[in-house]
Amino acid sequence: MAFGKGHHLHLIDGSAFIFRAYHALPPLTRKSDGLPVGAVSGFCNMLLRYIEENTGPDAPTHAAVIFDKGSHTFRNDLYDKYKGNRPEMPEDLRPQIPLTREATRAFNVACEEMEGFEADDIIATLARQAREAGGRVTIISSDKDLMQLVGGGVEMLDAMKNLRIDAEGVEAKFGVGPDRVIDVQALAGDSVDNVPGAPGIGLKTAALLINEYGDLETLLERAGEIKQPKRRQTLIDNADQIRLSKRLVTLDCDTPLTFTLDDLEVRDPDPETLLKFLTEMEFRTITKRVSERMGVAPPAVPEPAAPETVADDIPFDPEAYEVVRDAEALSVWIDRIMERGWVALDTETTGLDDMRVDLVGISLAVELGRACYIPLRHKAADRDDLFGSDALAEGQMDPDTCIAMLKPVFEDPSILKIGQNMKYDAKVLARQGIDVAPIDDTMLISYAQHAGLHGHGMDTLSERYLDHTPIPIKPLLGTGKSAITFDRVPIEKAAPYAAEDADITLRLWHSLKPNLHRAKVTTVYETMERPLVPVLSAMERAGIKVDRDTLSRMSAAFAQKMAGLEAEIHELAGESFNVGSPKQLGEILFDKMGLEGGKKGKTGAYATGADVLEDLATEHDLPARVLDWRQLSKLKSTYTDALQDHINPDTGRVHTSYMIAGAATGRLASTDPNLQNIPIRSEEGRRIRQAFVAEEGKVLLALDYSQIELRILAHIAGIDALKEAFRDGQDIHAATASEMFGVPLDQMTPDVRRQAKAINFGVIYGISGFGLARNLRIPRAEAQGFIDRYFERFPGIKDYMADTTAFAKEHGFVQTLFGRKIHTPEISASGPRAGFAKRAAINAPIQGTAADVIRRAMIRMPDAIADLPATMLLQVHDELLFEVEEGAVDAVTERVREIMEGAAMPAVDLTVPLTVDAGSGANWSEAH
DNA sequence: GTACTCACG
DNA sequence: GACGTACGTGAGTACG
Repeated sequence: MAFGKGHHLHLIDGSAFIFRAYHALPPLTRKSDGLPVGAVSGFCNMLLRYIEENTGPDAPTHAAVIFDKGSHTFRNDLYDKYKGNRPEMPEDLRPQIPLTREATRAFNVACEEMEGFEADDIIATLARQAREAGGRVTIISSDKDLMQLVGGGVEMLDAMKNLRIDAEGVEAKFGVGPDRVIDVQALAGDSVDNVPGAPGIGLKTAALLINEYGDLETLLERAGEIKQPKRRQTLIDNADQIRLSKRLVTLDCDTPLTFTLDDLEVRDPDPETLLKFLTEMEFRTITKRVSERMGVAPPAVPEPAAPETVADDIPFDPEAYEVVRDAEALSVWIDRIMERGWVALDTETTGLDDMRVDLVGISLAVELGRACYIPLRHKAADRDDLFGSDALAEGQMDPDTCIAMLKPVFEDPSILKIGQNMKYDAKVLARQGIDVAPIDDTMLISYAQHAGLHGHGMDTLSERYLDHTPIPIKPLLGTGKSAITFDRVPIEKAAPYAAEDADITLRLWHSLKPNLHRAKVTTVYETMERPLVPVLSAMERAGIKVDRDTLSRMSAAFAQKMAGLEAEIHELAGESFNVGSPKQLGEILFDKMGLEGGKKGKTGAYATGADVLEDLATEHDLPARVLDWRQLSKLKSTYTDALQDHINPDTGRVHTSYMIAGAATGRLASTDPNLQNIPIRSEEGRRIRQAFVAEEGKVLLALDYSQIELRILAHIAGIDALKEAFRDGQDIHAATASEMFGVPLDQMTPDVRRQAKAINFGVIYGISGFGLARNLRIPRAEAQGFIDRYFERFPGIKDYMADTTAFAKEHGFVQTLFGRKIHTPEISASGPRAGFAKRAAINAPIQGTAADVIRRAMIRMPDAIADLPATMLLQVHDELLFEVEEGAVDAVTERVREIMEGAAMPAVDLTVPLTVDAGSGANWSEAH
């Protein structure tokens, strides 16, 4: 039967439901995967309550939930600022929007939306159609914009206040009847939707005027008759704007609909469909309510064994930790993991070098406060032998059995493995043949939210977010020479420590993971932190071949040269002293020899840095010799000697470790050894790179971004001159010099170019006259002159600096183009610290965006080169180093370049091209 | 453990 | 008007 007399249509404003649900509820997440579902849950509750309350004689015959779709409507064409000041949708709400549509359908309620139309217009059209057909309409919403529709059988219902609004109710709110509501709205405007209206006229005055003159057109025609001069003038001056406002607030009753009223007939929900949806959402309470109502047995929603309380309600209790000593006990834990879908894990090892250590034990946690430790290779306590026995302690699980049992769990794609600094555990487990995935990492979850605020180690996070000091490891291992490895710690002492680490990790995950959405860094974490773990793990495990002979020959040569220099220096000084002691050197230079320019630092010692010695070197031989000696000393101790100690005896290669959460800007940091600071600037040091070699039949291939930070600056600050120079492939420093000093490119001198280069770099660092002057060794006033001229020629730079520091002051952080946040807590400090913080804030978005770009490239790289005989070995901030089979260099270069140059896309479309230079050779020196 | 120096981007 | 300043890192050495 077609919709008509006696029928009753309910129209529910879906968006209003969603926002109410979102703001009314605390941020709930789905237990199994952390998906935010608070708004969906509230939405379902509201829908359920609506259905429960609308039974009986007055029940609707037809009903629909109407949603907005698309952000651009005809109103934006009329007025581009319409709804222009509306804040962005919260990041944790966005993924819930499609789920509310699903929920509506699951309840078997018609769910309608149309691209490019606001829900209000669809509601208006349906209300008109229903009224014309002779039926009744109830609009479930409290949105005042819909009040113009009331009357003639149309009412509104504020579901929250359970308040029916008829024509009288509208008059109470607007001071006029429903037919004049749009006139009043046109005059009063609306700050929420950014409808301008008449300045200075609010709801009260608008109603007064409309009541006096009858309607808006009459009022505007007779505006000259208004007594109050200011009001009169406003109406005359803003007549066009008021008419525009009226068109904006008038709902469109003629939206072309793709469905009819008859499609909206009320249907009973299908218990199976509805309960399936609710179960999937893991809404226990609603599921129960619905099953009771429908007289169906409630389906089993995976019930977490842990009570649904927050982490800090559960005390830390070592008694609740279990030692797993056999397969039977472990299988109980595995069942728990499979049931729950996640596990926090931690590995205990004999040391800190994940490429060399032995696995001693594994701890697991599935519920807050409960954890276990599985000892595998603890050594027996020893009775006779002072040096300890090599026999294994009693009561441990057979390592092979344990690994065999855990492997399917740790590799199960449906089970989430949670760790603190998972790269370490993943590497240790990889050496046991386990490829851990998928993972979450509490260190990285913290880093994505709080870079720049504090460290992200377990102790820091536990103190900060759990208010708990973890059991320290020092008392177990001892210190100094008498320190023991973890396998020598008795199991009874090791277990509480180890199990607690897994427990803490799980608690941290509970506390921190849901906040990713709130901090709007979910995408940062998901696309630039978490996926980097397996990539870096593979690079670190690959390592790079370092030729020991080359290094030791260089060490010997350096030692010989240093001995010669040392003798010369002592001769010049007239006495023997420790050249490596800045304190002794300072006393020799400034006290004994009486040289000028001795400046004492805060500790009262003379400064003897390279800059000081360079100044002195123009007049004296001794400081010049010391500079030479220092360079050799540095190269020998830090590189040619130390690097040899890092060659892994098993692989013959050097395996650095990358800290993902070390640098606040998003850069990686390389440690043990640091392979990001291998010399290149000096000829002497550069030769150290000859020791980094490719395997037989392979070559090293280096690709680096050209001027990436300057390009990003040109994009962010919108410097057209720089952008053009980059697009034309010009020498950017020469182009800058030309622009600044008016020197044509063909007459450019190296010195002018050098100065421009220094300024370009200075700008990236938050330039100061003092810093530039020192760098260029020119008077400070001259340096300041350069900077002034630079700002004059590229005014966008100054704006960028001012905007960035203002943003940092307001928000306490700055952001990269990809959304990475870098906190700047010192930005409002006073004194010199404020200067530091300001320059760091200026630099961070640039350095951080560049770091994001190469991270994105690295994450895509394994898939991109999977079919090529190439391995990614190292990252040095703007460079990637590969080991490639000789014949494949060109193919790999082409593929890698494509990935690197396109790494910003599709998230960010830079207005400056990124270009990559490539080189290859038998060693790292040749590859450059 | 801290300060200084110096290697890199 | 004085003060102190380039941004981001890690490692080795001296010294208290």
